[in-house]
Amino acid sequence: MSESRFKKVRTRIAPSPTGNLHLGTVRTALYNLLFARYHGGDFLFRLEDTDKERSKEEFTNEILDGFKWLNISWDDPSSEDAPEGAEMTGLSEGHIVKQSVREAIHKKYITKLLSEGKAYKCFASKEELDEMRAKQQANKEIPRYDNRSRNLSEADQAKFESEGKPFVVRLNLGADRDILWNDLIRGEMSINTKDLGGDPVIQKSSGQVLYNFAVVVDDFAMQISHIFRGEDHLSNTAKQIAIYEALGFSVPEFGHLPLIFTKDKQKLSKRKHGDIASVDTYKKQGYLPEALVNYLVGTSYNDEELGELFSIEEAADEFDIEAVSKSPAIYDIKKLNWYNREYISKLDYADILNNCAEFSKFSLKTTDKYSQDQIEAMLKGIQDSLDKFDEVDIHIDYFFEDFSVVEDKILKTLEDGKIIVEKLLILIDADGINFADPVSFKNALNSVGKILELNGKKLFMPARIAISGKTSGPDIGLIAHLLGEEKIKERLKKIQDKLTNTV
RNA sequence: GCCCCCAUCGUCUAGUGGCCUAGGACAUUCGGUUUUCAUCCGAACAACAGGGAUUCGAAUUCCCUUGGGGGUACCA
Repeated sequence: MSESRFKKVRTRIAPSPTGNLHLGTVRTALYNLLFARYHGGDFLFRLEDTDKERSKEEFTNEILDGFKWLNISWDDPSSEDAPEGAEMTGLSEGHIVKQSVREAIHKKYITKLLSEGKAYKCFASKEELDEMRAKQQANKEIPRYDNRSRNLSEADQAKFESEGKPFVVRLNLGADRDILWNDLIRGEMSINTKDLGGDPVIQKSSGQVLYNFAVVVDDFAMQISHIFRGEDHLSNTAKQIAIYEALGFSVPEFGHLPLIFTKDKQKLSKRKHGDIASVDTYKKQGYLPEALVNYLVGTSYNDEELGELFSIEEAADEFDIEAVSKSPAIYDIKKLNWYNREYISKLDYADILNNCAEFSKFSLKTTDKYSQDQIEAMLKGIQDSLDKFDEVDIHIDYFFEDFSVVEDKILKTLEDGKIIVEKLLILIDADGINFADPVSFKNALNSVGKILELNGKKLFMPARIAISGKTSGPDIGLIAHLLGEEKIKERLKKIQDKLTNTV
């Protein structure tokens, strides 16, 4: 990396509490975190809550909860070697910088730019600007602010001010020029100021400063050295560099990450794609945070040493921001599910129990239907077939509830195996099966198979369906062992009755 | 419209001029294990968008075309 004007690597994530925690935000946070950790620097958190209309406390909480769940934490932003003018206020509990608390500081810099002539007041009304744009479009020109107030006469300015006419503050971009930066992910970048849509507003008529301005002032105060964000910020970066320069601040390094798309090749967004963009959805469905993190990082970052499965810590040891892909990643829930299954299969039993209990309606930890040893055998039996924990009950419901077979296909299998059910019942009545032994039922089934000259699927599938109602599950001996003699007998009889009545 | 970005299997990607008849993972299909299913294991399928240029040699460099995306606010 090039020699930095910053004493320490500092990155940040700066979400705004105007919606749920978005997968893209998490991925951006992750790359910033990884970069900071790799370079032994800090990773900070700032809440961009200046839009009072749209910011909501519930979103703040959801975002914070989400990061906590994902095990993503940030460092203390206070610093002893802050440059002059880098006032650091807006700190709240948990090392969070709240942008809204920093209004006075933002204003101070507006005043500074105004007094230095690097920014100016624009009194043009909304109607006036709409008219201007309409005219431009009619003339087939590119609609943009024409910098009409850049050189307002002192007399006019004084007049408007005395009238109390509302105004916005705009940054004077000066003569057209290329704004250049060396993007850490994309290489040399160049955007001309003439394509920025005219001198940008930095303070609204309400007195509120705008995003692009607040970001620069706050990133300076937080001494952010590297900014990694989505490529949808590309033109913001050009504006922000102009603001950095006007303010006389050192410009940080930038890197623009590819976006996450859905199959329709559109930016993954809550509006278009609903809940799949929200972290909370995954939490509620029983995904493991480690799996989600691994998937998200892996979408645009690969490393041969790391392989497919890695933790944040492992990735931080190797992380190379320049290896991040430039092209968008298409969101693939099947791959996420694979990651989740991998992580689930590696879990200790205590974690399996906790997660299953959280998502199951069968009170797994307190049930009196089964001992905890039996619950353990049951859950270990299905551990490898879970994609996510909210599926737990469809794998274990037959241990707790009776079922009725209605599907034609399954019914057919059962009819073909009617004789097996009968023989099994006879064996049970003759005390030929020891249910305390997990292999006894299986052995009995085998002996039935020998008598009937049946084996494989023809033998096992009807038996499996008759006692569990399902075509898949753990070892059939284990199922019978857990269910016990009474229940097995009851279910076999019920099936037998049903088959007798329908045939 | 204008500006900017991107372009290898269906998907995520490896690949920075010869090691590429392009490697891995997910998905899919087919086998094997499991006397069943799931799991697991093995295999197969499958891509350098198109056209020029540079070069002894191009997936890799350059240009054009095409396609896709992002931005273009007194939102963040």
